[in-house]
Amino acid sequence: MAHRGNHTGLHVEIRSISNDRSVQFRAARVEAMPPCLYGKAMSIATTESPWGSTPRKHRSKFQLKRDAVLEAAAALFRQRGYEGASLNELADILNITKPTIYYYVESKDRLLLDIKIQVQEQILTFMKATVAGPGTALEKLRAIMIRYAEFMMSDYGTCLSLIANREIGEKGRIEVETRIEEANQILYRLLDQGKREGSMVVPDRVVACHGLFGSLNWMSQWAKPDGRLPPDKLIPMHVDILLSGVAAPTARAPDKPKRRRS
Amino acid sequence: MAHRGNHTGLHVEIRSISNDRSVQFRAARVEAMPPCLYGKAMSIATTESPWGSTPRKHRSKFQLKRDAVLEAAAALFRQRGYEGASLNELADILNITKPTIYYYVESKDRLLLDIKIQVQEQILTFMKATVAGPGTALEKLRAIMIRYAEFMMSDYGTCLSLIANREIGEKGRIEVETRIEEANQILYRLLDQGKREGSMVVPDRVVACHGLFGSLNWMSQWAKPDGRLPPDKLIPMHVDILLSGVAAPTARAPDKPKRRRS
DNA sequence: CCTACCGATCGGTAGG
DNA sequence: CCTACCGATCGGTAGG
Repeated sequence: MAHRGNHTGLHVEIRSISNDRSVQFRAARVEAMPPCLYGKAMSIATTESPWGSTPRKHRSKFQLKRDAVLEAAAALFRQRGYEGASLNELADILNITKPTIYYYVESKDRLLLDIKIQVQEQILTFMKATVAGPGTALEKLRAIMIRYAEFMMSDYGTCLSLIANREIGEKGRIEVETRIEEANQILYRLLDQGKREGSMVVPDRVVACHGLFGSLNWMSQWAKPDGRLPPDKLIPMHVDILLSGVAAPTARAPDKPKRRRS
Repeated sequence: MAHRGNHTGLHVEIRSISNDRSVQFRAARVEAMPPCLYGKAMSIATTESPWGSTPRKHRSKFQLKRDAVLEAAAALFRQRGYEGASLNELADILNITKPTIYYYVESKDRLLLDIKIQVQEQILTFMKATVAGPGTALEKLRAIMIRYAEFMMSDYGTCLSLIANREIGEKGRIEVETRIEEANQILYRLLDQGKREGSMVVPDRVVACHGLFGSLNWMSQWAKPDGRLPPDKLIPMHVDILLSGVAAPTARAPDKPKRRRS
């Protein structure tokens, strides 16, 4: 059984789809006017096609629309919560009807799951790249936390902490929790390394990991992108408070090990 | 408009009602056999009664049962989430029917709200007493965080962070957020005092406050009372990691102000 | 034989 | 404190 506490997030790049999601689907509706031809092309595209470039273009159109569904869903989940968000409202936002959503996603549960997995994959990629790169363990941890916090202020990232994994189905929960466990292992190794290097003081890596990233998971509850502090000031400040604490150095220096070389 | 992020929790003392909540209501059911009389007595009890000691006994019985409803509801909310918990299931747990719940609470929203407010009041009381007592600001903050974390591992405390305040009604949300704001002001003053004393380093009191207590709010997502570390070991460890950070002292000492006397 | 949908409605269940 | 229900709306799916 994987850990329940998660500290896995994923940044979502600003999509080129435009903020007015309805445009996407209004266009689609017009294109669908000649159903047979349009339909034919799509069919070829979604299966392996021996023909030239046109099918690929159509396939990407499906992907673009699917992405628009995920994006709008993430924003709605953030606003209303998972249970509070209805597929009818999501459909309204997208200027389509509810059954159309089911053309792009298999269920509401899966919709959330797809969002979560996408974010998790992105953060995992960043974590692996960062760990493999240069710097002390502390510097790497800081970079990961900052990136993680950035995710947590996006609609996609919010979905990670918005809904307990228990609320997704059994199969999907495992998919999510496997990635959480993978991320945790990376972070545990990083904390161990920091301890060996002397760049960190870690009494317990599990508690430290959950303590630090738990605070980042909670960020979406209070940090607004348009708040008093802009995200690029708020995030490093928040991360550094977590890394350094608020206790004055003198208050704890005596009983702290300076460094231990391996 | 009050802050959305909250760091307000409340400890719930172990109630004497016993863990087998059904006992409470099985007894009640027998008493209810003559519905009119029982109902009448209850009715008298809940309003101001000019009579002797009997009504008081009834009143306390009503309160005990009401408390049992809140307690079972808190546990169920923790297990299923607010939306995921149905009042029928709650009734089954208590060996009563759904309408009976409405005898003790006015609505599902209000049920959650009553739990939240009760916890908030308890933590606020503790915070005020601690602030008024002896010790440095850092010591006081630590005591508050530990007590707060204890709450966060209880069923009642979990309800504070389980559901966004948006999901309660407008009127109730204000009741909750007013207390959050009150708690925040106490914490801000404590952080300011720590800064003046030199016992703390606080670049921004709002970020520090949310950062520290956000991590405690998240605790209920991963810390289990029966986990690897018992709560009395886990909680101080977690709090100290937040207060002192994980960065080795040498890594940040240079640019840190030692103390500033007022 | 496919796609991209639509209008209408399914069985269940929520809070009250 | 129960039986018997209500208005509404949920996620999901039918045929065309």
